[in-house]
Amino acid sequence: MTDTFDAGEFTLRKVREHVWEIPQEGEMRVPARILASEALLEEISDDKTLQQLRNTTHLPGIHRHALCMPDGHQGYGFPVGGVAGIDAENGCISPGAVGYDINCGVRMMKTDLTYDDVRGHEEELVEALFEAVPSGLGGGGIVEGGNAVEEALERGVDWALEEGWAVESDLTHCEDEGRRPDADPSAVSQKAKDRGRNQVGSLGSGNHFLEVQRVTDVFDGAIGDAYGLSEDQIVVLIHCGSRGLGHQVCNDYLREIEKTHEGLLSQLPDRELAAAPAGSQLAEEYYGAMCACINFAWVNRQLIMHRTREVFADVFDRPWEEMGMDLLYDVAHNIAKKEVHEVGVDAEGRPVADADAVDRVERELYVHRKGATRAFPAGRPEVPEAYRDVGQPVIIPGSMGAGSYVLCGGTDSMDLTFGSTAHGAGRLMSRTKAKQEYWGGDVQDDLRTQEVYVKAQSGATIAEEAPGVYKDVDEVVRVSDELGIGSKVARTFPVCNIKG
DNA sequence: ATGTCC
Repeated sequence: MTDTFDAGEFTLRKVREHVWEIPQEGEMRVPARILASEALLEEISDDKTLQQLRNTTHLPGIHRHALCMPDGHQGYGFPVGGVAGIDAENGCISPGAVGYDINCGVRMMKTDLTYDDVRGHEEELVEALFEAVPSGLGGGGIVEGGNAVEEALERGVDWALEEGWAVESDLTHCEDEGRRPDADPSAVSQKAKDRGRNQVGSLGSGNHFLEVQRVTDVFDGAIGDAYGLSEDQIVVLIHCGSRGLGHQVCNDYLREIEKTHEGLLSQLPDRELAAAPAGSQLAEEYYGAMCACINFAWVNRQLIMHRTREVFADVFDRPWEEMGMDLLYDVAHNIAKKEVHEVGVDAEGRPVADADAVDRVERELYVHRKGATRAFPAGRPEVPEAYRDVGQPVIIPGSMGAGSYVLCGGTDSMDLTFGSTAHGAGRLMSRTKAKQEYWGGDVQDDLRTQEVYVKAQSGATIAEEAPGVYKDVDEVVRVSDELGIGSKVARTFPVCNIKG
């Protein structure tokens, strides 16, 4: 009768198309849900993703259900692609459910150029971008010295604007206008600040990149117009985070929380889920430090974007102000944020699964999104004014061989996913496996036959990021679109890509 | 992801 999916240790119950549930049992406080097609489930069930998702339901104060997005895979304690809405008054906050790379995210900058304008300049452009934008492991940033780190942590893109690295419209087209007011730089250790010292304005390594792309398809003309996207247009995608600084902050607080909140930790099935109880000093400090890292990462992407404008001005021999180089949007996909959501509660007002709720109330939650993107629909006050009538842009990077998507926050995201959707294609194989399967130079040559120009600090990075190591981004986006959590607006394909 | 192990 009931549709099920056999995922080894787990038998998933089909709630409806693309919605699968691990029923609540034992110490689980709520059920867990995976949003995926059967094809994507086959890939998810190979690793520890489902165990980690179930473990998440043990966190005190978790509301409704723990969620895994269609691109989910195993992470540190909590799946990449995981979403958990946890009570901000009676629950907890968990650094492992935010991720090591705090405010890892993506921004897209538009241009007025078309693909024809760029044809023949790809080699020059990729070389110039590679030269101008610091990348790779370790040091070297666009801005070094002074108190750039402290300013970035405290004031975010406001500081970049003051320093001439931004224009006003960059702020109005960034989440929170590029500044988290809850940031507390004093909660960031000296060691973390020192690691960030020479990384302000740097891409980093791994899956981080800067890509010049062309828009190949616009699926929704009206929203495409609202976003200013059209076919053959050149856009720039920047994917990076808070570098060693955010990594250090995550590590610092995991260790502190493990020491201080041993009692809570002993109730959890995995040490990697270590969490600070809401209202505790460490919860406040971690939240303040994390918000400061969010500001740092926004400044990081802002500086890289502004430097890209200067490179385009140089290569195309025109002032960048005349090339329509405006920020479309910047999305954070590793973050925990206080947001108000409608949730079900029992007779005592405690969090419960929807099926057991006797009332629905608005609560302030720490919405943990790790490898998941906020996807708020039209009307939410957090959506910038420019997009409030249509819904926020959601940027989903795919791979160098498949391209990327722009979606629009879907009307069903508030009901289904605490206003969230996927963040990328999701890895299919480990970095180690990728280096056995591919050689960087060959991948580069293959991509060149598709008119994609790639340049990296290390050939190993190209191998690790070969198109074949990623899931089918079309399938991930199809599921998001059909669920109504993030709807297809446009698709892009790479022209030039630089990476660490 | 990450001064790819303090």
